[in-house]
Amino acid sequence: MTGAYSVTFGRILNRLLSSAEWMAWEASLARNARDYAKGTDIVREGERPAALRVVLSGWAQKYKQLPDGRRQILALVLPGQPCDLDLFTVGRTDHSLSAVRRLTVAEIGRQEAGSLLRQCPNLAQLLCWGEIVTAAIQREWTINIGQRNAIERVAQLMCEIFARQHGIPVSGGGECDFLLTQGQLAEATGLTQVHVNRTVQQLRRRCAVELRNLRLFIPDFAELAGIAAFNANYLHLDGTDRAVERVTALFRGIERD
Amino acid sequence: MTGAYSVTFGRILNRLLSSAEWMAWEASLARNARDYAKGTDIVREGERPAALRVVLSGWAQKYKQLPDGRRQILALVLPGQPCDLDLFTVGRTDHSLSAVRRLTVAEIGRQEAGSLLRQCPNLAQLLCWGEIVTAAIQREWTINIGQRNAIERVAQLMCEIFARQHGIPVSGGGECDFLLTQGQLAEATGLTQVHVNRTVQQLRRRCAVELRNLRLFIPDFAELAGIAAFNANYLHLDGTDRAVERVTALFRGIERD
DNA sequence: CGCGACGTTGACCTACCTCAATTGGCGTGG
DNA sequence: CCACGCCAATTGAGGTAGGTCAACGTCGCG
Repeated sequence: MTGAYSVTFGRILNRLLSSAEWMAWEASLARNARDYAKGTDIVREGERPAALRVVLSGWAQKYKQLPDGRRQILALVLPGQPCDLDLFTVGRTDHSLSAVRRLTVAEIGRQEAGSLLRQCPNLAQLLCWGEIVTAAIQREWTINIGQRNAIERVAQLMCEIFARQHGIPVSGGGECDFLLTQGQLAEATGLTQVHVNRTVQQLRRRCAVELRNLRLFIPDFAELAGIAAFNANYLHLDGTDRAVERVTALFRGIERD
Repeated sequence: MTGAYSVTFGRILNRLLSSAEWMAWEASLARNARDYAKGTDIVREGERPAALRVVLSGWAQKYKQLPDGRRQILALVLPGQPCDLDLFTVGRTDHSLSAVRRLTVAEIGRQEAGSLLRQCPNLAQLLCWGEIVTAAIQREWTINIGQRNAIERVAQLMCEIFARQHGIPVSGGGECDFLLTQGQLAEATGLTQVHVNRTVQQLRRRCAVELRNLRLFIPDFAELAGIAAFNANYLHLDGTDRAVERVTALFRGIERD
């Protein structure tokens, strides 16, 4: 369950941690795995952070709610990704976290997280790197919701999810997991469930995507990317190699390049 | 010019850096000050980060643009705040940065930034803390644009700007700087300039705000906060005291509390 | 077989957009 | 001191993308 990260962050860790570090990390995740049913809250806004959480399988969603119930999905956490660094930063969490569908998460308590960080000297840097990329994604979601129309928004989100799972731009077509219902897709894009439905049909009619069995099929990625005006820069899919040394420079004051 | 931070981040640094550290920081800022005219680009999407930038006076705006020109303001950088940590994280910047109005920024090159970080052992942690709060603000902007209607959006943004300048919730009324034109306000909220105009008028008629001479007057903050359903949690205005030790725990693996 | 979760459809509505002037304040040059 | 030009705010009229409400269809599962 914890071994099969097909997703970027897990791969980065695998590549950039030493073998001993990787094993300690994996062991810690496995030891602390916990399941959540679809829609269950894992963290609620205002709570004190209690664990370092990493998604093992399934998707988690960060969301916020207005007092009257309007809800916005803010981010998706895919397998292999840490949910946040709240344990090491804030006094109280400013958003909620729940399960998109059946979900397995590792919940590493403060003690164990501390010893894990001591065992893996590069881990903290990689976690920071992950937060930086997450922030970049949040910016893209902001312009997505603020400026794009319905079809562009949905197309953009699909491109992102595809790219995050594959880790690199793909030529031609491909497929990937897609665990959101149309209702959740609506909450993520600031649209209505009804309108998302019509928009997805439109994308289907244009043969840009096909959605079936929790899988997203993209016959021609360039076509979909064109609809969305998708630009993968913000995912920083390259540059991960130098992530550790860059963040290290921040904390050690080393000059480079 | 660099001495008068009325804004949170500058105050935090002042409080949490030692006196010698603070002086080194201030000196570095003063030495690298640079002016920009209204609307000028400081950084363009896709460039390689070349400096650690800190706003000294005026406001900077992060923005992104779609190929056809639609533009979204993603964030505002107020005096005393660092613009980003791109110098220590990414290979290429994923958004642009420009001057809201006449602006003074310190631009600290890699060499000097490195030596500054070595002189101020807590600086890196504080910069990280700033990034975390910035990310939280980005999340709030996402739900603001995704779920709130026009009057709520504008009210929310005004509440945020007020709170960020005052650092603490205020009872009763107050005033603060407000350097955005209605057009920029529109780009920040995902609305139209015309509609922002009508919305601001509505707020004025309800005696919730008054905008004059680049100042925002709020007769009763609770009133405005009520319109926006504003909740200042996401600004993490408390918890700054423990910011350094928290982030330190991440990088040293120390367990606490 | 019946229930619950999702997806789909239709009819109608409205918040916000678009386009196109017009107004007002202010700095600058004559 | 006035005239001009620029920039931001304002106004009006008309249009539309997307929302709302209320069914209905479909599929999987207990």
